Amino acid sequence: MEQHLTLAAERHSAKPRVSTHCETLCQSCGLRELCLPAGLCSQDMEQLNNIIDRKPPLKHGDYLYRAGGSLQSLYAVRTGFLKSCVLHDDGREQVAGFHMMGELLGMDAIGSGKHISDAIALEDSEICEIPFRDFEHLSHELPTLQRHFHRVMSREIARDYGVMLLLGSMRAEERLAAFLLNLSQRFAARGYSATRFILRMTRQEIGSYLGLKLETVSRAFSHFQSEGIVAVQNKNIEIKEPERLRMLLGQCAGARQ
Amino acid sequence: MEQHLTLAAERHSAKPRVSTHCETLCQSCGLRELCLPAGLCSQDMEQLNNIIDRKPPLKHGDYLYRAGGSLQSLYAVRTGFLKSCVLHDDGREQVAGFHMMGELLGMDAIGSGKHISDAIALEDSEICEIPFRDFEHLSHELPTLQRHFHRVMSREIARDYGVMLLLGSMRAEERLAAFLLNLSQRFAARGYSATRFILRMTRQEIGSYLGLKLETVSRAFSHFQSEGIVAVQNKNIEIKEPERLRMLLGQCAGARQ
DNA sequence: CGGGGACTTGATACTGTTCAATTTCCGTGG
DNA sequence: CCACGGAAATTGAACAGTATCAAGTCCCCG
Repeated sequence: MEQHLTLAAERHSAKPRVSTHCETLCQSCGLRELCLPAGLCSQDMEQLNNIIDRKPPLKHGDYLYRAGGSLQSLYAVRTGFLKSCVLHDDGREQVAGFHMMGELLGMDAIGSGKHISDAIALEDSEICEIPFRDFEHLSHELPTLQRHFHRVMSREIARDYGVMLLLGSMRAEERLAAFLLNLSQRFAARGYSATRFILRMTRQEIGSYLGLKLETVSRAFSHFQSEGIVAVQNKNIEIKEPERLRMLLGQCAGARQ
Repeated sequence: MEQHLTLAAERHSAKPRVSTHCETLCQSCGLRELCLPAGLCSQDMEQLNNIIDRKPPLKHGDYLYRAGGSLQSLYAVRTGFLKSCVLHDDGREQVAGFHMMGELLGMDAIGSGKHISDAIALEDSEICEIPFRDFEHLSHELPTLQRHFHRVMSREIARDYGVMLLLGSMRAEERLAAFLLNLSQRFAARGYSATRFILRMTRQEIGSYLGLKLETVSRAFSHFQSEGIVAVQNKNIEIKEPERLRMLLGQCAGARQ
């Protein structure tokens, strides 16, 4: 396997790379149908593969990019987990999203040429770096890639609208329910359990994302647990009654607007 | 002028249109440097102009599109003012954005093929409709347009991050200050006064956008007025001390996170 | 001129924050 | 391997900021 990968890299790459860290081709990547290559034929996928740079893994706490840094590349998460944060002048930070395998980061910078958010690894993470200029050229040659890229950006906009709905009109426990269900879906889409998973982020980071204080998040977890809806043991989550989580969203006895 | 426009339309349009409503070419549109045509040479702009459909104006309250409706076109605001809203199952609505001249709507639908938000006119508005399939083909032929389109989508993502910051970590008066400053900038960028403008939306809609109740918005306005920061007379706003509004954002005595 | 929606303002209630004290977890070094 | 120390998480009590409810005014449209 490793041999095959090395051969392929040497065959196709303009600048043959030394494969010090685990290297995977788009063609053989388990995430290809979730990630950028979705829908590409094998030749096109090979072309995309050739512009991608697979960097040594990020360690927990490492920055993938920083707010203010200029746009060099887009980044696809191959393994691991990251957060992106927007910073306020006065130091307050807002987590704008959590990112898992198959998701694309860095699109915030295309507009101005500079990132407006930090991207930070929440655990050791492997990243596929996609130099933006190369990507622009390639996507111009591959309409399928182009179209898919538009869909990915649009989905990010749609996701953001969902977060606004959450932040603007849900109460604390609804927010946490929505958050857990969202994670659950995304894990399921990647072939992991929809009901048991590990939170890679702290209560503080969850709180920042949900517009709540960490204590409030903790209390909401405790309440869900006491109701038997989820089993929480620190970062280990088991959703015991997904239906009741969904109900918390749907009905919302105390609707606010 | 009108004569020139009609001639141009007949020369270039595959299906010559009857010009019942005010028609403007991208080439002669005052918004061309803010809107999609930004950066295009005149021939390219003409090509873009030719795929654009200028519909009869929307009336106050009309829907431009509805959540669930399938993606047909993107829409550029030529005159007027619109809001987009995300709806919750239980009827709660969250205003996700306000849109003024030169801004592009409908990008939420590219990902799934269906709109996830409603777009509703807050006053009579003229819209340039850009059939999405035609636009995809044209942008493939015009790399400048392509690149600009990416920038526009990215800016929408960046804007959304800003809204998350607002909803997730600002208190009521900060939110209103941020909102007023944002409107002020956008009016200024369009050649209008940065300090005097008319709010096209109700207190309720402002509140929904800011994650507040209309009463809270009203109280915040009253407070700003009593401080002499802004003069409010119903929908008429005059920002008297922009610096103090900016300070409300920057320092934030009662910083929350 | 009349009517209804939009807005303002006040009093009260409640959700979530703040502050503080423990407890638990986890990585580090002995 | 275990003990230690610091960060993360839980829990409680008091407080603050908004929401809610309610009354009344203003403004605009017909």
